Amino acid sequence: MQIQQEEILDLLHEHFPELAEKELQKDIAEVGRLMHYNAGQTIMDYGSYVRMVPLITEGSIKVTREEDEEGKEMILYFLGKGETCAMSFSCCMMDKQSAFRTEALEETRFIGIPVKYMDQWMTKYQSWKKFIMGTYDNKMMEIIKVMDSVAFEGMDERLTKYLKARSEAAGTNELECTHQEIANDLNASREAISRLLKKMENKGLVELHRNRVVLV
DNA sequence: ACATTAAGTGATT
DNA sequence: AATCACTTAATGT
Repeated sequence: MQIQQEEILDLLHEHFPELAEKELQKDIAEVGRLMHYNAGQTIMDYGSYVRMVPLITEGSIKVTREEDEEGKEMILYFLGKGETCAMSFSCCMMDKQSAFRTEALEETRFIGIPVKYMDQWMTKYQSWKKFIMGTYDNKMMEIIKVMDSVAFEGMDERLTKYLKARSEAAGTNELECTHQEIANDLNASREAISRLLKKMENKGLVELHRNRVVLV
């Protein structure tokens, strides 16, 4: 137990320097649980109850919202280390079933904070409140950007933004994913994505391999 | 070597 | 831009 608390403190210092209050750090170390997911694993699914808020320390996560009819999803945003899931707050604060699905894109680790502490920490710790509010603001803007690009932009721009956002979250230019997966995320056909990627490759913007796209 | 799955291509609507 | 029908290429067994 003691060892795990030390580890959490180290992770906090490394990835969440803005959570500077000593007391807060102590609390997190005390109640936080180290979680681990493999690539492709679903962390939270539609309809499940959120019991933890994640502080991501390694890897990246994709957050999608269910869309009408069969299988159509809409990407909301990606999350990487040093971030947390804004949607998980509203879900857990309202004690609502999740309307979102989160999936680990690669091997992912985070510190899980049980939801019951959210409330008290908001009033008790200034840095926690700032952190949560800042996250809200960020992700809200990102969602609006996604909506704009769906409404006003062509597939090519959307693809470019998708790749950029995803690589930013992952902290690497090498994305492990198939054209089919990208197509699903953008609600496009696999062929369309393949062709656009090919064009980008010819322009020297990306490198294509099986199950891998490298941004240049 | 063979089967499976990912990716590329052209034609059609 | 979607869908179809097919080819080509990479990868696992």
